[in-house]
Amino acid sequence: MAKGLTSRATDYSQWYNELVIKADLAENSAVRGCMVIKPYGYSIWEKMQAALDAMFKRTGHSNAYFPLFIPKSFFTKEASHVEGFAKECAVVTHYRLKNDPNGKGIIVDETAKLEEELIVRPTSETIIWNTYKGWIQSYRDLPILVNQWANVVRWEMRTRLFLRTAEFLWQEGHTAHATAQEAIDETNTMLDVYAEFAENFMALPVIKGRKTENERFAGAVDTLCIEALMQDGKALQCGTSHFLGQNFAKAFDVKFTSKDGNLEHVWATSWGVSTRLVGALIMAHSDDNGLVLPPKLAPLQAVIVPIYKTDEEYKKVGDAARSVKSALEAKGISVKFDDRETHKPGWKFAEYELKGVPVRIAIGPNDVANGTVEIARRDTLEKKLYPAGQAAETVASLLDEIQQNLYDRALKFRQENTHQVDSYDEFRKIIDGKAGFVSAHWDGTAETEQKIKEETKATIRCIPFDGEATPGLCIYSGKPSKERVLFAKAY
RNA sequence: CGGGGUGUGGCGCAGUUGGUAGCGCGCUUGCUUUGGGAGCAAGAAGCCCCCAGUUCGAGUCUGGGCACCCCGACCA
Repeated sequence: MAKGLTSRATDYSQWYNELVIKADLAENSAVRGCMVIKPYGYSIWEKMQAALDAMFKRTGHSNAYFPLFIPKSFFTKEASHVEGFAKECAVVTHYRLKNDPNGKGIIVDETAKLEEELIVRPTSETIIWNTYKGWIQSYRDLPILVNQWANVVRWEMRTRLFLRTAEFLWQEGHTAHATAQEAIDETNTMLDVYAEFAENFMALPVIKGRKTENERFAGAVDTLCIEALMQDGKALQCGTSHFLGQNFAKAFDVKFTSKDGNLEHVWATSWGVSTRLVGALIMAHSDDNGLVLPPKLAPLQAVIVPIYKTDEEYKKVGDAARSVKSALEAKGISVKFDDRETHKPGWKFAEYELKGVPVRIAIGPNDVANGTVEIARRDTLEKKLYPAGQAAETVASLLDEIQQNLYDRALKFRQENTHQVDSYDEFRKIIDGKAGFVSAHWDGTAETEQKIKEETKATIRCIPFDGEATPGLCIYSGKPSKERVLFAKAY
């Protein structure tokens, strides 16, 4: 176990909190609820951004940028949207400071009060639809397929690094379409993009599904999501894609003239993922030794640690290390030769394990003599000797293997922790125990969902797309149900 | 916003009946080390969260603030 890291079994939540700090991903800032994302953590986010951004572009989207501030009045235009966000908005009321006449530092200049307060965006639907009104007149102006990489602020009661911070980074796609079907297709396409990203890059199996009315995004007609299971048996929503219908077009009066000359409201979608994904990545794969990162998102895929006593040994070991390094780089592997003399090999081993570097290569005098290198993989902690000449191919295939293994491991875990139940007793037994996903029949009412939440803390994560559509009886009310839904305790 | 907890070198903590602050890690320097978080030696580093009060004297007692953390409610 890594030095001073609480084990997952002892206290999962504490393990997570400590790991984020110890692995140097982020730290709490001087501002309540807001984190500083440190370089190592930010480079994971950059990897995520790069992969997602390429996928957005491939599906026809372009990036743009809208203001951080939104006039307060914009929020009143879509009723359920206001209701959803009103309680967690930061509000700007003044635009100037002045010296305190009593000499006690600096105070807000009351004469510089804004005519209309500005809301720090909790999400950008309103400012964007206000803008789109000017962009759209004809069906020829559609579709608009825009994404924005931005920060948003939601004044959360309680925060946790990456999982829930008052300010967070995300991307939000906002599209406008001529027909409902086209918008619905877009909603589905982007959900698929998210699922593909989670599975291929994060090595995180996800369940695609639809939110119930209770859990739906404020202002959406339909909310689709991907849900993943963390190692403690709790679910984490990893991305959402909303079909907004004509709600925002109506609220902001965005109409277009169709091919046949009719004036119609535009159809909309919005979709987003946030820095919360970094939290998901940590919780899904990491262990009591520290982070375990999937090779496709690891800032550093391999590290070479030299071992030597004398200068003469260092020269030979260093030459061998540099030649392995260039062989790896030739294969497009990101690799660092850590020749710092300020830390010993054992220290480096532990450090890179804590930071989740997928592959570690150790080269010492024995290796130089035998023409070998020692290659260790982070996911299984297995170490083996390989001929130095094969280092590059070995690492390349090992990275693929690790990526796959992490996915397989997470999938196996999810399968073992997904239970189908037909009674409320069984349901409670699982939810109160190791938790996980529970597939059960539900009568489709918000009241039942609410009651179950109050009694067990479990919520309906989604109505899965690939669930069995066989009818049954609601585990709570005994009323008829047309399909099973997925329950879990959630983050 | 309710309940609980904590504020002491950079970090983690100890500090007894009130007497002027200590331990571990880290840091600096030197020597020995280097295949799983090295050893020894010598150093540097403190507004004991803030403000009042009690007292000859407060890290310690009293009152009032503030901040952060954890558990709920709220939420991506």
